Amino acid sequence: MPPRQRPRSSAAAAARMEDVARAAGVSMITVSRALNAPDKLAAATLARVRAAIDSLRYVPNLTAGSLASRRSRIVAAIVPTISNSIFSETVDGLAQALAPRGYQLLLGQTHYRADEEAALVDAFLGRRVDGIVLTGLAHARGVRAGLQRAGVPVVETWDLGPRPIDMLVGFSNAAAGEAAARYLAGKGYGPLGFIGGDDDRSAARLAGFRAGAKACRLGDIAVATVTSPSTLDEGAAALAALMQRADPPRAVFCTNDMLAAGAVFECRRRRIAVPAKVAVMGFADLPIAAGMEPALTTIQVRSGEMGQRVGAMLLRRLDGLAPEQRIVDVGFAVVERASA
Amino acid sequence: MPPRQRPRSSAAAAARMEDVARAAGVSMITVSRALNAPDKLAAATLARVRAAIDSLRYVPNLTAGSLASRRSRIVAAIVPTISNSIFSETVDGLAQALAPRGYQLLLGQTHYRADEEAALVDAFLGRRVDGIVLTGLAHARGVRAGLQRAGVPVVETWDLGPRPIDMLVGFSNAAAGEAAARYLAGKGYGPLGFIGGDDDRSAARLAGFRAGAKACRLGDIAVATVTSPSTLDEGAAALAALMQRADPPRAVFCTNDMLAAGAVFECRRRRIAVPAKVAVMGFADLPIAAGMEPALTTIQVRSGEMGQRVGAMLLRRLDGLAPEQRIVDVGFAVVERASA
DNA sequence: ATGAAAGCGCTAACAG
DNA sequence: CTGTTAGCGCTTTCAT
Repeated sequence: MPPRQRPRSSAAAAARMEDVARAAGVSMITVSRALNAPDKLAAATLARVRAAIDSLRYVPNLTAGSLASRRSRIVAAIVPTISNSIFSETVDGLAQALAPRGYQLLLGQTHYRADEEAALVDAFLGRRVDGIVLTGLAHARGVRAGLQRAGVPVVETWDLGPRPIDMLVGFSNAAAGEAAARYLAGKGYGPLGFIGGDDDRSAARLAGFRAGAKACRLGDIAVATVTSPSTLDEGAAALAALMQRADPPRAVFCTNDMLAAGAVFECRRRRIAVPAKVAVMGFADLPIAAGMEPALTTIQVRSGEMGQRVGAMLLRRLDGLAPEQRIVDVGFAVVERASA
Repeated sequence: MPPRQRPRSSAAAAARMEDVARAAGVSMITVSRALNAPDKLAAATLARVRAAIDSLRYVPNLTAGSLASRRSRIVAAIVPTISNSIFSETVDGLAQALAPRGYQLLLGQTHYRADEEAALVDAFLGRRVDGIVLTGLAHARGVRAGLQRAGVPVVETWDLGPRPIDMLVGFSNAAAGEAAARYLAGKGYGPLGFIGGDDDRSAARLAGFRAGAKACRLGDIAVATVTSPSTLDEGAAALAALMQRADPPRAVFCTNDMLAAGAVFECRRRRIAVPAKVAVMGFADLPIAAGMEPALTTIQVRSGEMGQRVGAMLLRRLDGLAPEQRIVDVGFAVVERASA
């Protein structure tokens, strides 16, 4: 069994740490320290090593480093889809928090499917990522146990619940739905309609919305379910469907501003005045909510900030510190504008 | 120097491949094959190994695998920001193309800064990613050489040029700008205005727009530059600035539909009829373009498809096949709607 | 402040 | 179809 030999004299194999060490007249560990803990070296040594690194164009192999140190400096984020800007802003916030500390982001999309989430979690655990960020609290069976067994720091986001896998940064979707119902009822609107997806967070908002309506003595909710919960088209189609009914709603709560904007645009096409004839309320407070005409009454959740707090929480943990709190409720706020 | 010993009898260290091999009564390489090339094993052996894997809850360490095999199964994507949905759709498309083959996506954001791009490229080269996707053709010095020296497959996107680092999937921003000018001139509009960022792709669109205007014998372009090229607010502010001028433009081309939508909304606030008084043209054909009122005339670029083609191209290369073509022009199209 | 040796956990290469 | 051996390139641990 001849040893696997690197192609001697062939196309100039990339320099390894050993090559740098030899060139600088030091041991490998000194090169390692020059890279990872430069202040532990004498200035002169450091300079010599750096010169060798430059002249050999040495690019340290972080994979080897990760294997030896058992730290990957990679955090995985799993979201339903980044095409929905509420999640892309969370990812952006997370990236912003992690980047200064040299952590990179591995991205996974579930497309709202629990089995895809489970597969991604397995893959990421295999890569020994230093932390995992999950969207929502509903996971396939085994995910929770696998994550806890691995002992990897986990942050769940975008919802609130009593028993997080590890850490949690979110807000109550049920309470947000209820607040929407109470707001619309308070404005004297009724009957009420709902346009949303069928993922667990939308379901929580709907449940809260129903509870709120009931508490305000408003009857049944007219529900229209959409497949992709963040598209103008589906919002428009759903509004059309609701208007078809014998008892069309006087006000509609949409679980995403995009759906709401689509509903408003559809109203305009049908010459239905908003909010005079039909009031429309959104969710998320995306830029379009404030920008469009009429401006959208909506529920504000600070997605970007949520990502940043997730990042900060993770960093604390990765520094070996205990979390200040395992559960953070970032809350939400009803933003009153023109559409409802 | 006593060998580094793993904590015997302590908290049940995670199973390694060796443990699985012993439990199944096979060698490590057989376990490896059960994972990576199951059809090279006898059915009975495979079953035995799988049973051992399950009972030990073995999670293969992909970092070790990457180091040994020199393939990470990770592709890095570097975009200006994923908060701009034109890029998040490209990333989404790329992820969709790569996921079925088990490749994961490492995400980097440059915030439109060449030095951040260079830092990300270095970091990703250090991780020995299997491929790198870049946005645009303007890179910091050294990036091109470093990438070529590393020999990693690279795909540049979102623009067209004669000398890509390696592969390229994009379209001509200059031609798109020129097409916009010709379209507006053809409609009889003039003088012309421009709202856009100051990154190189926006600059290319502006250069093309100017050339087109000149060819149509339209005079100078009124230019308003924005910092974040995909926000309603900045579009609104830029439109306001253009209207302040002694010679306000009769038609405005915006390098992003979000800017254009913001401009249109601002017009509505100012009771400026669109397109009767001012015509507005966008870029990208985001969902909002077709959905809003008036619907936005714009230049369509299929961002998601671009990502998918990038992914396909990369996969071919990673399979060791020669690319069908190194440069792919996905083109663009003027979409006429109501706003211009 | 610097170094020597021993792995980290896996796969490549070839043999049988 | 399965096994043996030798690394992949770095960091850890203790020593000086």
